[in-house]
Amino acid sequence: MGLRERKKLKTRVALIDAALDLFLEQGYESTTIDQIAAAVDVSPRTFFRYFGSKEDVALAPATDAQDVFLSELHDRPGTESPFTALAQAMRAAVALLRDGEPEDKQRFLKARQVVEATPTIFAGQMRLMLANEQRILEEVARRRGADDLRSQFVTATFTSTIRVGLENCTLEELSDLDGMTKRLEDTFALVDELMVAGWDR
Amino acid sequence: MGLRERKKLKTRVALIDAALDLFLEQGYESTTIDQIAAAVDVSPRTFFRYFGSKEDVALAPATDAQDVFLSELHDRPGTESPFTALAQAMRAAVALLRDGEPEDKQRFLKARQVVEATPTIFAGQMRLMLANEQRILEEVARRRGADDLRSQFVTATFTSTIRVGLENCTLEELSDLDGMTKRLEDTFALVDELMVAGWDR
DNA sequence: GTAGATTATGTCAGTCCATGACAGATGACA
DNA sequence: TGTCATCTGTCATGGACTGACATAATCTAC
Repeated sequence: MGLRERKKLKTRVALIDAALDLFLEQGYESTTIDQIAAAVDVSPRTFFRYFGSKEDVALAPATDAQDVFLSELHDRPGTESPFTALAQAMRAAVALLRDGEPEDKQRFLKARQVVEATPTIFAGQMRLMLANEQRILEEVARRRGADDLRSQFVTATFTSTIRVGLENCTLEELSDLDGMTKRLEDTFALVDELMVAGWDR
Repeated sequence: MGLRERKKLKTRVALIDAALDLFLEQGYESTTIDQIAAAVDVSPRTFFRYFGSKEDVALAPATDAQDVFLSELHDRPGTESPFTALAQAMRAAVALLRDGEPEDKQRFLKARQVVEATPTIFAGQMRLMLANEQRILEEVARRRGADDLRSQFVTATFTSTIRVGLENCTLEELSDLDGMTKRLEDTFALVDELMVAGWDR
């Protein structure tokens, strides 16, 4: 990896960190692009060369996490039922974050705080999840061998499950990964309890 | 109702209609507030006294529809199980639109076209649905006598069901209310098939 | 119906997000 | 080292949105 590429990655991370800190400190709305750029010593124009919008920088960690999830999903064995594969991929993605660089974990949790505290960003996260859902649907349809209403329902149920699990973390003010994992498991268990056997086949 | 109030209502509707027509004709992004305001012969500043943002005017019909739905939900008998009440309220809301003023129906369908054609607005609709979900959750919790994870899950499942149903309308290019109703019924039937008996109690 | 209180509207100035164009700086590579 | 590709800063611009204040319309009481 050349110097240029390393510098770019460094700038990107610096922008995210500076932005998240400012958002947490003084709120998302009252933080300007100029402030973020100044904190990293780049021009405001450069900010927009790294992120398409102010919202994007706040959602960058979530976006990266989704990519990890999708990658894990593709690695799941084909024998697993669709929802099992989704749940396992989720567990794997969380585990990767838990055992990874502390800074990455820190950044991810900070980003979650910002998302929770800012309705605009929260809506943006939904937009992300929906865009992702399209790609998840492909995988579910592949495993079920049918791109129909039922595949859509399985996919939507997974999205809902994650959403409900994360919302509960917010309610209980859980900001650590272990707490998040527990809530997710509770919700997965509820799905198991309320769905008929083989519902996702 | 006084003259002042009537005039305000008229301006509001005129702004929505003008905006939707412009959005459909030349796209949401390339339509400016100035154009919308000019079409109704008001100042751009006045536009923002009626709608908080450009997005809001596109989502106004959806917002109104949600209010109708919530009102119907509160009128459902307490004997119905939570999900049944939700589904029935949805049917009632659609019926009201079908049997109501043709202009209202027209406006609603136009707004749906705009929502479907514009990713930004689509995300905004998700934001709306989530805000609404909070109020739906209250009703579900009341009926179940418990504000717990399961109530959240029932609520989230309903939201997902509606979302999947509407997405299918888009895919099949159904833009009439009857087609929409059919898709929704299909999805409700699927829920009935995949959930264990009494799942929403 | 007229005076005075309320409320809606228009005008103006300003902030901020976002983008295109171009020039200068910096790393890549022969 | 020189040339090329790419990154960055500067400048100018457009469009969303907001606050402040003046004007005009409606409402209310007499």
